[in-house]
Amino acid sequence: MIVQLNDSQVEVSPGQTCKEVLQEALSGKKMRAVIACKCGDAILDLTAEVPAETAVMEPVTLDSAEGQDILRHSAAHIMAEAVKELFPSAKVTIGPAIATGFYYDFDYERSFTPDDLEKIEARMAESVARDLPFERQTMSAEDAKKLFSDMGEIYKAEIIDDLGEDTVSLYTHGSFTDLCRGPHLPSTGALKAFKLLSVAGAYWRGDEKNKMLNRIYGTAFADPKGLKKYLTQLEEAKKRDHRKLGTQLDLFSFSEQAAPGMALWHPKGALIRAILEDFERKEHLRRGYELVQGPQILKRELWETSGHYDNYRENMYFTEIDEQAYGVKPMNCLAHMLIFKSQLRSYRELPQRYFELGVVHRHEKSGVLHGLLRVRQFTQDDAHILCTPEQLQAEIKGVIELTRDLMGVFGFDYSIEVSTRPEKSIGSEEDWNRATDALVEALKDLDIPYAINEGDGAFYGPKIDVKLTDCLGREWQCSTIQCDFTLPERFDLVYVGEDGDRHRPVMVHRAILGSIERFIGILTEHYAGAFPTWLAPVQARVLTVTEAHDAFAAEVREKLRDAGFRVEADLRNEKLGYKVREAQVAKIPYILVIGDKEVEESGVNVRMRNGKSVGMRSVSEIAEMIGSDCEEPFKKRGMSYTYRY
RNA sequence: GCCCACGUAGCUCAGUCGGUAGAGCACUUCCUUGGUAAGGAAGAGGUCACCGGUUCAAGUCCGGUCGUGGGCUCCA
Repeated sequence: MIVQLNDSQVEVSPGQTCKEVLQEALSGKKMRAVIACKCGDAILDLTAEVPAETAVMEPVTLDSAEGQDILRHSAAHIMAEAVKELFPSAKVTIGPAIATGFYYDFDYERSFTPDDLEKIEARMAESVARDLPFERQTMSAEDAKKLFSDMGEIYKAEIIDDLGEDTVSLYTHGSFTDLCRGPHLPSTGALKAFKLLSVAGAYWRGDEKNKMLNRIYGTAFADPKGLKKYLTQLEEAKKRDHRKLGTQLDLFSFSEQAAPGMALWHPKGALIRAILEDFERKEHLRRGYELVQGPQILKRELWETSGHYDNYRENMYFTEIDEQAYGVKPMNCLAHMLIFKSQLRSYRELPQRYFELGVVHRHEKSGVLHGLLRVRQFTQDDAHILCTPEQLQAEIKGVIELTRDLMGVFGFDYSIEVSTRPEKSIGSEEDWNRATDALVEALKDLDIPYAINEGDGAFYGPKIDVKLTDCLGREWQCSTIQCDFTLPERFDLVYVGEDGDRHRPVMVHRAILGSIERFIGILTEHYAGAFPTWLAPVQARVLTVTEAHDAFAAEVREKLRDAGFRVEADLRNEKLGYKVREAQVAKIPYILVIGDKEVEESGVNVRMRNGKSVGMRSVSEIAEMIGSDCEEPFKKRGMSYTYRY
């Protein structure tokens, strides 16, 4: 048969292996980097025979994405081999490649310790040094099940049952045989750069009803450089950890005496919040939203009507007063609907766009709390749009534009996913189609690329999720735009149409930053604590050389404060170098130094937080400099924003 | 919620074999008036998360509680 391979056609005779075909076609040097082969859609071992119906073949190299997955999956096997040799009673389960490396889950009588990891790693290195080939064999499911059962590998036997296949494949290297679909490296010697990272508990099959297994995480790269880069990036992420910076910069804290998962905002952190919130309010008002505010607790009956009491009770806080049960709101939509319902609405009044920086409480499981990124009390930049079906698309477009503009201000890249109707869902086919079309058409209209997540929508309507990419390349889900067919129904929301009849409005839930708390956590890591000038809690600090300059420093501070900037003065009896260091550690954008020369010339010496010196400037020049620095992120988007206190 | 680890001064951390607790930074006072990332000295600061147990004796060992951290989605 004739097969397309790279740019040429090659003749493949029956029974030939991938390796044989590739070896003929590629130079020796190129061939050394090849670890597997793509035949059509399937990725196969080099030792596999080229399948009969293959039309296209493509070598898979170690440095490709597929190659990396194979490398990591093979690393998981090599790790399992080491674990079985060191801890023979450990039972193996599964060990896949993941985005950042690989893991393998074991059932063992105790958990593995960091010491164990070192031993396992050393054992793996031995296996790599011996360069053992990975050998594939197939056998009937029945035989395989017996084989694994006899070895005491009950999990593998269970997997074979669940697979429901007649034949399964096994991979062996050295003393270790594992049930595995493959493909694998030709031999263990290709694993040049790997490291075991951590141990963790994980449920068998990810289900908390199942047994807790011991998971070992590791990572592997095609070459040591890649591994080193990854480990350096982990270090960098650690340095930027918002919890660490939150303490260092005195932004927020959590108190053991208060409540887990509920932040205490210190003055500087609270100021950042205030600026963000002020910015959002103005931006929403500018785009036709109205500010509303609902109560923090609402009668239980209302949560029964909404369905939250039945479906979400576990995550809600409740209280009782005067024999009336109340639920603390986990979302803001109920009050917004009551506001809509407070009068009979005409189609002329639609759309209604209600915006609220709503404080919500959600009782997240204790184990998932994580700094500001996962909390139990947070503030959503939440809005609900109630509109006619005809208006839906334009409204969605407006929300996407708002999202795009806001994210641009912070310098985030983002990707967008549209989730469509799941199997279990409510609402008519017509509603779903129209809403899904509205989402997709709005994105097309704005020329924004998106992916479709088939069947991943909420049961009550389709949605758009926006994932941010921060400067370390990490992804965060913040914005969400959801159509809802349930709540307008449950709360019997209506408007009077042009025809005089009553109609059901469409409801859109949406949040842009998501949670202010979480967003500040993400921003802190994104900027590594060096907030842009418009967000910096302290924009400038005036430093004196000696106390002879105090009076002029105070004057400069007052002048800049009068101009609306956030400025403080460091008049302490300390050396200039010490004050500069402190200001720089505090990541204050502008450091203003005043000594004899400055007093004499009535100017100020300007130093930026990156250490760059600007030189002598007048106070008005500095005000202008800080001002335009603040406006910079907005200009690009044709927006403007000035926070002055 | 579950598994594992951790919890010592405001912060970062040391504390050996069980014998009544230490450093650096920060803070206060004094000396120093010094030009762009840490000048010097002295002082103050602790119910070793909390509760219970073992012991002549517990920061240290054991149990429990609370809190924090790494995980619990990536499928043989």
